[in-house]
Amino acid sequence: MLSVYQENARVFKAFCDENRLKILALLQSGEKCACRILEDLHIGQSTLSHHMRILCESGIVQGRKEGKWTHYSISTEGTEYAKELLAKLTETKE
Amino acid sequence: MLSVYQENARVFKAFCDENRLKILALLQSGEKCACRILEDLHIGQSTLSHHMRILCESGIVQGRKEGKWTHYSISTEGTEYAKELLAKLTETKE
DNA sequence: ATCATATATCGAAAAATATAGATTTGAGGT
DNA sequence: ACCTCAAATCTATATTTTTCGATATATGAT
Repeated sequence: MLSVYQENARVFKAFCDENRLKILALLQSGEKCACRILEDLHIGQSTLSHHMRILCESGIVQGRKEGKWTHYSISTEGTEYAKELLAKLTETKE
Repeated sequence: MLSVYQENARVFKAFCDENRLKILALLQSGEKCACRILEDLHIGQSTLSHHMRILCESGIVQGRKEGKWTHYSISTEGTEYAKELLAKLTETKE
Protein backbone atom coordinates (compact mmCIF):
# COMPACT_ATOMS: atom_id res chain seq x y z
CA MET A 1 0.00 0.00 0.00
CA LEU A 2 1.46 3.27 -1.16
CA SER A 3 0.64 6.61 0.44
CA VAL A 4 -0.75 9.41 -1.70
CA TYR A 5 2.64 11.08 -1.40
CA GLN A 6 4.41 7.99 -2.70
CA GLU A 7 1.94 7.63 -5.55
CA ASN A 8 2.43 11.24 -6.58
CA ALA A 9 6.19 10.94 -6.26
CA ARG A 10 6.04 7.97 -8.63
CA VAL A 11 4.61 10.16 -11.40
CA PHE A 12 7.57 12.55 -11.26
CA LYS A 13 10.21 9.83 -11.10
CA ALA A 14 9.85 9.90 -14.88
CA PHE A 15 11.49 13.33 -14.96
CA CYS A 16 14.14 13.24 -12.24
CA ASP A 17 16.68 11.02 -13.98
CA GLU A 18 18.97 12.05 -16.81
CA ASN A 19 18.59 8.86 -18.83
CA ARG A 20 14.82 8.88 -18.55
CA LEU A 21 14.73 12.46 -19.84
CA LYS A 22 16.84 11.33 -22.80
CA ILE A 23 14.40 8.51 -23.46
CA LEU A 24 11.45 10.92 -23.31
CA ALA A 25 13.24 13.23 -25.74
CA LEU A 26 13.58 10.31 -28.17
CA LEU A 27 9.90 9.45 -27.81
CA GLN A 28 8.86 13.01 -28.64
CA SER A 29 9.38 12.26 -32.34
CA GLY A 30 7.00 9.30 -32.05
CA GLU A 31 6.67 5.71 -30.94
CA LYS A 32 9.91 3.73 -30.72
CA CYS A 33 10.73 0.15 -29.86
CA ALA A 34 13.19 -0.59 -27.06
CA CYS A 35 15.91 -1.77 -29.42
CA ARG A 36 15.70 1.53 -31.29
CA ILE A 37 16.03 3.55 -28.08
CA LEU A 38 18.94 1.37 -27.01
CA GLU A 39 20.92 2.41 -30.09
CA ASP A 40 20.93 6.05 -29.00
CA LEU A 41 21.74 5.52 -25.33
CA HIS A 42 24.97 4.38 -23.78
CA ILE A 43 23.39 1.93 -21.35
CA GLY A 44 22.88 -1.82 -21.24
CA GLN A 45 19.69 -3.57 -22.32
CA SER A 46 18.61 -4.54 -18.80
CA THR A 47 19.20 -0.99 -17.61
CA LEU A 48 16.98 0.34 -20.35
CA SER A 49 14.31 -2.16 -19.41
CA HIS A 50 14.48 -0.88 -15.82
CA HIS A 51 14.01 2.72 -16.94
CA MET A 52 11.14 1.80 -19.26
CA ARG A 53 9.40 0.14 -16.35
CA ILE A 54 9.69 3.28 -14.22
CA LEU A 55 8.48 5.42 -17.11
CA CYS A 56 5.46 3.14 -17.59
CA GLU A 57 4.74 3.04 -13.85
CA SER A 58 4.72 6.83 -13.84
CA GLY A 59 1.99 6.74 -16.48
CA ILE A 60 3.95 9.11 -18.72
CA VAL A 61 4.89 6.33 -21.16
CA GLN A 62 2.86 3.45 -22.48
CA GLY A 63 4.11 0.21 -24.03
CA ARG A 64 2.49 -1.74 -26.84
CA LYS A 65 3.59 -5.30 -27.50
CA GLU A 66 3.72 -6.43 -31.09
CA GLY A 67 5.39 -9.74 -31.78
CA LYS A 68 8.91 -9.66 -30.41
CA TRP A 69 8.89 -5.92 -30.01
CA THR A 70 7.59 -3.54 -27.40
CA HIS A 71 6.78 -0.12 -28.83
CA TYR A 72 6.90 2.75 -26.39
CA SER A 73 5.27 6.13 -26.71
CA ILE A 74 4.41 9.17 -24.61
CA SER A 75 0.93 8.82 -23.11
CA THR A 76 -1.31 11.83 -23.62
CA GLU A 77 -3.51 10.86 -20.67
CA GLY A 78 -0.53 10.29 -18.37
CA THR A 79 0.96 13.58 -19.43
CA GLU A 80 -2.28 15.45 -18.78
CA TYR A 81 -2.56 13.82 -15.38
CA ALA A 82 0.99 14.88 -14.49
CA LYS A 83 0.30 18.46 -15.55
CA GLU A 84 -2.82 18.63 -13.41
CA LEU A 85 -1.00 17.04 -10.50
CA LEU A 86 1.88 19.50 -10.76
CA ALA A 87 -0.62 22.36 -10.69
CA LYS A 88 -2.31 20.94 -7.60
CA LEU A 89 0.95 20.31 -5.74
CA THR A 90 2.18 23.85 -6.27
CA GLU A 91 -1.00 25.90 -5.95
CA THR A 92 -1.00 28.21 -2.95
CA LYS A 93 -4.19 28.67 -0.99
CA GLU A 94 -3.46 31.17 1.75
CA MET B 1 29.00 21.62 -15.52
CA LEU B 2 25.57 20.02 -15.66
CA SER B 3 23.98 18.79 -18.87
CA VAL B 4 20.60 20.20 -19.85
CA TYR B 5 19.12 16.82 -18.91
CA GLN B 6 20.64 17.04 -15.44
CA GLU B 7 19.41 20.60 -15.01
CA ASN B 8 15.89 19.61 -15.99
CA ALA B 9 16.00 16.55 -13.75
CA ARG B 10 16.95 18.83 -10.87
CA VAL B 11 13.67 20.74 -11.20
CA PHE B 12 11.60 17.57 -10.76
CA LYS B 13 13.63 16.23 -7.83
CA ALA B 14 11.33 18.45 -5.80
CA PHE B 15 8.42 16.14 -6.56
CA CYS B 16 9.91 12.66 -6.55
CA ASP B 17 10.39 12.22 -2.80
CA GLU B 18 7.67 11.57 -0.27
CA ASN B 19 9.02 13.93 2.39
CA ARG B 20 9.49 16.77 -0.07
CA LEU B 21 5.89 16.41 -1.22
CA LYS B 22 4.82 16.63 2.43
CA ILE B 23 6.87 19.80 2.82
CA LEU B 24 5.30 21.30 -0.30
CA ALA B 25 1.84 20.43 1.03
CA LEU B 26 2.66 22.34 4.22
CA LEU B 27 3.87 25.34 2.23
CA GLN B 28 0.65 25.50 0.23
CA SER B 29 -1.03 27.24 3.15
CA GLY B 30 1.67 29.92 3.09
CA GLU B 31 5.22 30.73 4.10
CA LYS B 32 6.65 28.66 6.97
CA CYS B 33 9.93 28.71 8.85
CA ALA B 34 11.99 25.53 9.00
CA CYS B 35 11.29 24.97 12.69
CA ARG B 36 7.55 25.07 11.98
CA ILE B 37 7.88 22.50 9.18
CA LEU B 38 9.99 20.31 11.44
CA GLU B 39 7.14 20.04 13.95
CA ASP B 40 4.90 18.34 11.40
CA LEU B 41 7.46 15.95 9.95
CA HIS B 42 9.03 12.92 11.60
CA ILE B 43 12.55 13.67 10.46
CA GLY B 44 15.65 15.20 12.03
CA GLN B 45 16.68 18.82 11.66
CA SER B 46 19.65 18.08 9.42
CA THR B 47 17.51 15.89 7.20
CA LEU B 48 15.00 18.69 6.80
CA SER B 49 17.79 21.08 5.93
CA HIS B 50 18.93 18.66 3.24
CA HIS B 51 15.45 18.51 1.70
CA MET B 52 15.02 22.28 1.86
CA ARG B 53 18.24 22.65 -0.08
CA ILE B 54 17.01 20.34 -2.83
CA LEU B 55 13.66 22.13 -2.94
CA CYS B 56 15.43 25.49 -3.27
CA GLU B 57 17.83 24.15 -5.91
CA SER B 58 14.84 22.98 -7.92
CA GLY B 59 13.54 26.54 -7.93
CA ILE B 60 10.14 25.41 -6.64
CA VAL B 61 10.79 26.80 -3.16
CA GLN B 62 12.45 30.02 -2.09
CA GLY B 63 13.98 30.88 1.29
CA ARG B 64 13.92 34.24 3.02
CA LYS B 65 16.26 34.85 5.95
CA GLU B 66 14.97 36.96 8.79
CA GLY B 67 17.03 37.05 11.94
CA LYS B 68 17.51 33.52 13.21
CA TRP B 69 14.78 32.12 10.98
CA THR B 70 14.59 31.07 7.37
CA HIS B 71 11.11 31.37 5.96
CA TYR B 72 10.30 29.08 3.07
CA SER B 73 7.55 29.47 0.50
CA ILE B 74 6.50 28.11 -2.85
CA SER B 75 7.98 30.18 -5.66
CA THR B 76 5.50 31.31 -8.29
CA GLU B 77 8.23 31.81 -10.87
CA GLY B 78 9.80 28.43 -10.17
CA THR B 79 6.43 26.77 -10.36
CA GLU B 80 5.63 28.41 -13.68
CA TYR B 81 8.99 27.36 -15.04
CA ALA B 82 8.37 23.75 -14.00
CA LYS B 83 4.95 23.74 -15.65
CA GLU B 84 6.37 25.04 -18.91
CA LEU B 85 9.23 22.57 -18.74
CA LEU B 86 6.87 19.66 -18.13
CA ALA B 87 4.84 20.70 -21.16
CA LYS B 88 7.99 20.88 -23.31
CA LEU B 89 9.33 17.52 -22.16
CA THR B 90 6.10 15.72 -22.94
CA GLU B 91 4.93 17.43 -26.13
CA THR B 92 4.91 15.14 -29.14
CA LYS B 93 6.00 16.51 -32.48
CA GLU B 94 5.59 13.71 -34.97
C1' DA C 1 13.07 -28.87 -33.21
C1' DT C 2 16.52 -25.55 -33.36
C1' DC C 3 18.16 -20.99 -33.68
C1' DA C 4 18.13 -15.97 -33.47
C1' DT C 5 16.19 -11.83 -31.77
C1' DA C 6 13.71 -8.69 -28.45
C1' DT C 7 12.79 -7.84 -23.98
C1' DA C 8 11.90 -8.89 -19.14
C1' DT C 9 13.62 -10.63 -14.84
C1' DC C 10 17.08 -12.01 -11.45
C1' DG C 11 21.07 -11.26 -8.50
C1' DA C 12 24.91 -8.69 -7.30
C1' DA C 13 27.88 -4.51 -7.33
C1' DA C 14 28.33 0.40 -7.71
C1' DA C 15 26.61 4.89 -7.19
C1' DA C 16 23.53 8.16 -5.44
C1' DT C 17 20.45 9.72 -1.97
C1' DA C 18 18.35 10.01 2.62
C1' DT C 19 19.02 10.04 7.37
C1' DA C 20 20.90 11.06 11.89
C1' DG C 21 24.14 12.88 15.37
C1' DA C 22 27.68 16.20 16.23
C1' DT C 23 29.59 20.49 15.20
C1' DT C 24 29.51 25.15 13.34
C1' DT C 25 27.62 29.56 12.25
C1' DG C 26 25.00 33.43 13.13
C1' DA C 27 21.46 36.22 15.29
C1' DG C 28 19.47 37.79 19.56
C1' DG C 29 18.84 38.08 24.43
C1' DT C 30 20.75 38.58 29.35
C1' DA D 1 31.12 37.84 27.37
C1' DC D 2 27.93 34.16 27.74
C1' DC D 3 23.87 31.60 26.67
C1' DT D 4 20.10 30.12 23.67
C1' DC D 5 17.88 29.13 19.58
C1' DA D 6 17.47 28.38 14.33
C1' DA D 7 19.55 26.54 10.65
C1' DA D 8 23.49 24.98 7.86
C1' DT D 9 27.34 21.93 7.40
C1' DC D 10 30.19 17.84 8.32
C1' DT D 11 30.76 12.89 8.81
C1' DA D 12 29.17 8.44 8.91
C1' DT D 13 25.67 5.08 8.04
C1' DA D 14 21.46 3.19 6.04
C1' DT D 15 18.61 2.88 2.23
C1' DT D 16 17.41 3.36 -2.48
C1' DT D 17 18.46 3.58 -7.15
C1' DT D 18 21.17 2.62 -11.06
C1' DT D 19 23.82 -0.41 -13.54
C1' DC D 20 25.41 -4.68 -15.50
C1' DG D 21 25.91 -9.62 -16.65
C1' DA D 22 23.47 -13.78 -16.77
C1' DT D 23 19.34 -16.11 -17.37
C1' DA D 24 14.48 -16.67 -18.64
C1' DT D 25 10.60 -15.94 -21.71
C1' DA D 26 8.41 -15.36 -25.87
C1' DT D 27 8.10 -14.67 -30.79
C1' DG D 28 9.30 -15.59 -35.39
C1' DA D 29 12.34 -17.75 -38.87
C1' DT D 30 14.76 -21.91 -40.84
